[in-house]
Amino acid sequence: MMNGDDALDTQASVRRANLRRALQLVFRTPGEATRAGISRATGLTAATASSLVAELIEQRLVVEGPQAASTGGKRATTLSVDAEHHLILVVVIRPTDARLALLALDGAEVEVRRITYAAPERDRVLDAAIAAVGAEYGSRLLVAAAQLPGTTDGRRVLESVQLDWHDVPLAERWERELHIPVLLVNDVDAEAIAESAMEEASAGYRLFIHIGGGIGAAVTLDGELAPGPRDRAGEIGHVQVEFGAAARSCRCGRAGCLEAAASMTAMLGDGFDDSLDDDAIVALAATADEELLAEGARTLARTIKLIAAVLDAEEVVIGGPARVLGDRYLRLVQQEIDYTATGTVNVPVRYADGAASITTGVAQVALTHALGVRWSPAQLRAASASRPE
Amino acid sequence: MMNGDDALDTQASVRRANLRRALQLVFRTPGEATRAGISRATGLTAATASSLVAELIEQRLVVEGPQAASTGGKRATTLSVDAEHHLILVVVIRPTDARLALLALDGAEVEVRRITYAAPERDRVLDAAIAAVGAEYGSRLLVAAAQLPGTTDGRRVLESVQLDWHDVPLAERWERELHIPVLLVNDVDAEAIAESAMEEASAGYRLFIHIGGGIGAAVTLDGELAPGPRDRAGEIGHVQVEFGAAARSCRCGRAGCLEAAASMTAMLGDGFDDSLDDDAIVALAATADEELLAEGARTLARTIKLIAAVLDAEEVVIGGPARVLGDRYLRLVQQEIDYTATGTVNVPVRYADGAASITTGVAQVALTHALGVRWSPAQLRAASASRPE
DNA sequence: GAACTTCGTTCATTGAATAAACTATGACCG
DNA sequence: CGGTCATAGTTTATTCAATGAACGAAGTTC
Repeated sequence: MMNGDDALDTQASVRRANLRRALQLVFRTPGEATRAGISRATGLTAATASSLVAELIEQRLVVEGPQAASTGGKRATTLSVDAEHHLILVVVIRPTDARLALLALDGAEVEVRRITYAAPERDRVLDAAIAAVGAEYGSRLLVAAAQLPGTTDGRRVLESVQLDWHDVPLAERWERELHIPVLLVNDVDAEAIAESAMEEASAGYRLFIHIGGGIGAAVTLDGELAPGPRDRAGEIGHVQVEFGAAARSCRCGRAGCLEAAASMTAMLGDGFDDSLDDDAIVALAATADEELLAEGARTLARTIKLIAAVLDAEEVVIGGPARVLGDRYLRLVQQEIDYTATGTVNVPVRYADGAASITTGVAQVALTHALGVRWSPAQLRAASASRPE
Repeated sequence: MMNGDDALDTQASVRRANLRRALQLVFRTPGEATRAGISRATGLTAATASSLVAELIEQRLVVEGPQAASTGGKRATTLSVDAEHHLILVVVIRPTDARLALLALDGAEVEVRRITYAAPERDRVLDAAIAAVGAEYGSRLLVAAAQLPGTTDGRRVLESVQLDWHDVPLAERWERELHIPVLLVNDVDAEAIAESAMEEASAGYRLFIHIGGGIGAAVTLDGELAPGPRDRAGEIGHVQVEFGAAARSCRCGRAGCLEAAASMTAMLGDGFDDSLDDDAIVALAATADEELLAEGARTLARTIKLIAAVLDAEEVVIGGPARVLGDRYLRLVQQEIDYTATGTVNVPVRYADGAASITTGVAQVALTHALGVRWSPAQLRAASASRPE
């Protein structure tokens, strides 16, 4: 397709880059983009814009829509994302079940399959499900991405305690089956991208912190994961933040870990579980020990401050189950950050958007990989609103 | 010249990118690069490589050297950096003095001027020195970069306590005088780049920590400062790391700051001063309170761990005056990092290279800006060895 | 209805890389 | 020593993508 190296050494790469720019405009303003608009926005001539659009239509990435209202001359032909042909396969892998979703290019879920398994047969069942999707949708598949708890370099699962996978070349295996690019994404990274997809891309760093039974972090820049090797990035759950007598023991075997001090379990007690729904968490939080909550908030805030200062982060987003803890908790975190902030480093904290779904994040990563393009927040909201369920 | 927008919309941008790639190869392997070698390394045809080299020679960026030994056929003409024409102006600004250095493209210092001033007349004296350099070297100047303590967006000095500058548009002012691009660089960033220039570029994040009377951090990726807006990045000196009764008061007026706990002044007492030379620091450290040193090392290590974990940093480099504290201190830091490291996040710490000079770092930033090119560590070592002094 | 705007296409031209033929120079080898 | 081969580098025609200018189509304004 259009993916791959932005080596920009030859005319072909210029063409690729301009195709991407044109396609990005259609993705950003679906139904409003026009050939003339692309020409204006990119600085390319009208002739070139037309040529690019023609190629995108032929590749079944873009379709023409109705004529736009006149702005004083001939009416423009609107352009939208072609939602009828290509499909993105999103796989969300969890210890005992998985979710396979097929998304159209407009972000709408075309089909969802759920599978369950016991750990020993997980690989077999998963592979079979992948093969089934491949057999049914074949050439319509554009790209696939799998989200999983654990560390990954995008091609292999390096280490996943929850799945008991160690150095598994999953991408390669599924690529042989599906004949499309497959990439692997860490769960918190996907969550961060989903959140970021719900906002206009900003030029600064955004620090995303997932707080549930565990704690993980991800850094985004301009709507994408911060560049560089991300194999083990964001693994801050078991960094020591409490010392000496104050260090609480952690499920990992050590003591003083951030998770032991600031996770949902630390703040709400063993009654917390990652499988609880939002209402149950709210109910549990209502009965929580104020002091434990405050302590968790403080410890988290102190951690955040350091990282935000080094990166000059413009925003911190708290996601995961902690997202429903409400103003009380958020204020505690923000206060502790502000309290000692130097004035120059004074980063705002907020909760993640409830509308952001993991599936969206994974799909966005896949889309970026395959086409180098981002959905517009508006498009995603529309797509999730029209979700068949 | 060749700098500026990588707008990548037209053939011209392809040409620019390829010129940069060719030039980079000459910078990396001066005296060994050849047209045929460039062709092989870039994948471009020999004809294109020849054309690129011809243009670089005409621009006085590259010169031909002697014939290389035959590798079984016609002997190749070697290519080197043209050190005779273009000059890079590096300005290191400090509260009561400044250093203006003119560097050739091979990294050698062609001329150095020192000026001193009292604070009230600083602007006037500096501007006059800049004007004098401009008048003398005129069109040979390629680019200028100024290094200073304080925050900057590259164009303006946002805030510098040491210089008592607040939102000063220095780059614009000097550009009007010199008619070349001028950029401003934070002092710790320059130090980090200098260090990074002494190593082969690596794909991972490198965390650089300057420890002197103050503490600052910088993150490099692939030999350059991490992308994104860096206006206030790395300002970690006054993040609170000690709390309650343990929090020591800081010169900034608050208490518990990292500087108050882990700076050279915190560890060695008021006898420390940033103007001390290496020998004096070593002597001072020999009489230091072991416990204060250990405490500083511990606090620093705990700070480092968090940041390294979020970034998945591959290396931490300690620079500034602390660089001469010796094995004792370094081991304390490394031990505290290893002690609670999760095994996955276990980042090595080392001291900065003594050969790296601030001037080199500033010049490297300027060179990257102007030509998109990095010096090779070997080239820099050769240049600094041949320094007239 | 005439003048003007805006959209989009067609076509000759430009700039950069390519492919292939060619020259130059040196190594290797019988 | 002369022939063959390998490597370096140049020349020339070709290809590909974007440009610029002309132009047709469709709509608005007066």
